[in-house]
Amino acid sequence: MPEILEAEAARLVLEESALKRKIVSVEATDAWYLKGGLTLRAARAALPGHKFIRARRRGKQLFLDTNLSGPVVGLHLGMSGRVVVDRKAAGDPLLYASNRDAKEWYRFAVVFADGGRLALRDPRRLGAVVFDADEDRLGPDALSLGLVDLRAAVSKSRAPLKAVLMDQKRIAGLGNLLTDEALWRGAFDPTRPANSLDASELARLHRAIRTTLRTLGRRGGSHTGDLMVARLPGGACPLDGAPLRRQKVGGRTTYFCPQHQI
DNA sequence: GATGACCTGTGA
DNA sequence: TCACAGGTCATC
Repeated sequence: MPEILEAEAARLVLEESALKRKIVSVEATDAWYLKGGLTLRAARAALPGHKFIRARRRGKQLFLDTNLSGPVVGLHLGMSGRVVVDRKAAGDPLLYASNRDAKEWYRFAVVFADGGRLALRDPRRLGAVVFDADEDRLGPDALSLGLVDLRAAVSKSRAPLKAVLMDQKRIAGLGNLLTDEALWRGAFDPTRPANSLDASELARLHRAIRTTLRTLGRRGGSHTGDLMVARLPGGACPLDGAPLRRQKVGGRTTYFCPQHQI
């Protein structure tokens, strides 16, 4: 997604405008979008008559709790999804996703008794709606990540540091852009074995992650990092001007500075 | 763990 | 036409 910052923006919109409204119907023209065995029939049997009472998030995964022991509705935005409540879309426009507004991109919607609706718009269809998902498949949330959590996440693997940070069952929420930015700010080579960090490096990485999330959160999203402007073939490090390296790490395109990220 | 698959849109 | 995209999953 939309990484953790966009998911949090979506959660806020849900919290502010999707709670305590009676649900009257469910629209899911795209059966593909329902995952974990969920069917349109089941969703229509389970949701109408209920209200959402809480909007939660763990990493990039959103959860809506319902009253009267209804299901927990899980929403995932995939690579291009956005939450739209009534006419208001959550968060900033996505960089690599179109911000056009085609009818057929609306994959799922919950209609409220007042006539409003909560919808998911997702051109690429990589998002998902799931009921009662196993939330513990995700690691600790990156926005409240403690140093102890970070140590536990990285200390047991010699996989590339970046791959470990992006592994959602170890730490939930860090995606490609945020991870590159945090490693750049903390001056870490993304390909370093995760378990090679000593105590002071772990503390430095922890600070870098926190600073990255706080700063980019204030600026308005995962795409507002300092490294972002140089994220193109031939880009130069905004810190020291060295040519950035572009390389696949953990299966994702990675930009880093071979000069200061060691 | 690395790889390719999933799906669609965009821009070169 | 091709490569690429802020994510995740199955599979080797």
